[in-house]
Amino acid sequence: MQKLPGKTVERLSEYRRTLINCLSEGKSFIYSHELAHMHHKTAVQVRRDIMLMGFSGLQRKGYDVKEMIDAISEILDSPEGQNVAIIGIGHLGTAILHYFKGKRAKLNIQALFDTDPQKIDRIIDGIPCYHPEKLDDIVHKYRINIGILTVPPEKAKELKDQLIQAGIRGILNFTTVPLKVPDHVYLEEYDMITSIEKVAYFSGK
Amino acid sequence: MQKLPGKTVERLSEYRRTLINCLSEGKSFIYSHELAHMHHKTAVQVRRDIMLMGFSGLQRKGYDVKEMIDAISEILDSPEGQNVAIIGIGHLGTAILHYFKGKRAKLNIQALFDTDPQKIDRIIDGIPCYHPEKLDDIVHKYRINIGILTVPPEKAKELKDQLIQAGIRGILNFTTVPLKVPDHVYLEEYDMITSIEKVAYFSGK
DNA sequence: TGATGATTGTGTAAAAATTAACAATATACC
DNA sequence: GGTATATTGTTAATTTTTACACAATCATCA
Ligand SMILES: NC(=O)c1ccc[n+]([C@@H]2O[C@H](COP(=O)([O-])OP(=O)(O)OC[C@H]3O[C@@H](n4cnc5c(N)ncnc54)[C@H](O)[C@@H]3O)[C@@H](O)[C@H]2O)c1
Ligand SMILES: NC(=O)c1ccc[n+]([C@@H]2O[C@H](COP(=O)([O-])OP(=O)(O)OC[C@H]3O[C@@H](n4cnc5c(N)ncnc54)[C@H](O)[C@@H]3O)[C@@H](O)[C@H]2O)c1
Repeated sequence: MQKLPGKTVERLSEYRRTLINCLSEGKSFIYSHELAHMHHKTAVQVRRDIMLMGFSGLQRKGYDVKEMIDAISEILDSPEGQNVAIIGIGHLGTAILHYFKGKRAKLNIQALFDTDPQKIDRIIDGIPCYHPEKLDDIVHKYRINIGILTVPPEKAKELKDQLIQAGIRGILNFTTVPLKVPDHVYLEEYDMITSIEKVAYFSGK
Repeated sequence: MQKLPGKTVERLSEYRRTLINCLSEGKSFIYSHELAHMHHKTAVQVRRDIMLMGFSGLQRKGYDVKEMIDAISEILDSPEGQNVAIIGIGHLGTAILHYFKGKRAKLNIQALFDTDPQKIDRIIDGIPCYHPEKLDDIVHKYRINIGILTVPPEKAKELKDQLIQAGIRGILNFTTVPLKVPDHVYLEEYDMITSIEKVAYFSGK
């Protein structure tokens, strides 16, 4: 299928997150306006997203929560799953590892990398940690195609290059430095300072 | 001045981040296309953002880096500064604290809150940590107007309510649950899983 | 069983964001 | 000093995103 707009993909991910909660609370149907309300969106927005992904609901009953989760998963999850590595297991890397572990069946954190001797060749939170010199080997061995970068900023470029060299397909960059990647690699960057400054700007009078 | 579009604010924050680096590397002028390239944006986009904030450069010389940093700061920083609290000093809260400390002169982390007896009434990374029952007091005492929420998801709503009760103006929510806030409070939410799923989606074939 | 009303699905309109196009202009070079 | 050229600033066009409007549909209940 044709790729969906990035914005829609983001929202589908968010919807799924709440839908999973709904399901665990025993809610089996949901209206577009309910879901919209939970996400500060409009009902039309939600329905349009659902339409774009080719799913449909029942008039007057809303959307079957379980089915919709499956439909979103059909879109977001690749059937054979994807393998992920975290590079840099400091404060942030640990937070991500801890948070992520076991949350998404189709996204498996397979390896961690760090230069700290305390961490190398240890199992952290159930996942093995290696020295970055083994990056190429491990990426191939475990068919890792996504890398999460949480190393110190001055190391970011170097590790990014290693990841791409090893054949990675997507990078999520949390370091402070914007990176350049070739066209065939997908890059997403996030910086908390931007979020905080945005909050500061809009919450100021 | 009229508020700028959120997207522009985000980009200005990002530009400033790189401009500060440029300055420290001794670069005193920068062209729109250089800045654009560093941020995966177009030169027009950069120039438009600059125009929107009412700054201007020199033809054939580009933008004075120092002046532009000041111009962005004029927009993003409130002159008297803003005070920030982090609620929940676990893995993520610590990562943020550590990362943020001293990075922005006009955004001061004034207080931390946690229920862990190991942390209460200790100084962590230079900032005092309190029990959340003191939230109202401390928020008033230090004129805190921004809260960063990194508590366990099931505590998020409760702490959000306390923050708003105490008169906070903006919230940055990192917990997994979307929150509802009244109109006079600005809310920004971020979830890494969405970012990772987006990377996974667009890096899949 | 038929009317009622709430909800979905979607064509169309509106708004927002981005990009193209280009005049204005300052610098460098001859 | 004049000319060529690279760059800014900005209007207009385009694209993308969101919202409106409403027909189609189907549970519910009289
Ligand atoms: N984007 C954000 O929102 C955000 C928030 C916090 C931190 N950060 C950034 O994330 C990065 C990590 O932050 P942190 O607080 O976890 O820092 P940290 O110092 O706690 O962690 C960095 C880790 O990387 C490891 N490391 C160093 N060199 C390495 C190498 N060559 N290969 C592999 N691992 C290496 C270190 O041993 C350490 O464990 C920094 O760049 C920081 O600026 C970003
Ligand atoms: N949005 C993201 O990208 C992202 C990433 C990682 C984690 N998270 C979320 O962030 C939150 C924190 O994650 P973490 O890994 O740091 O978890 P954590 O368990 O390490 O930290 C939570 C902290 O909150 C404290 N706490 C518990 N109850 C509290 C209360 N009532 N008041 C104040 N503090 C309280 C705990 O003592 C602990 O220190 C979780 O909700 C997690 O799901 C979000």
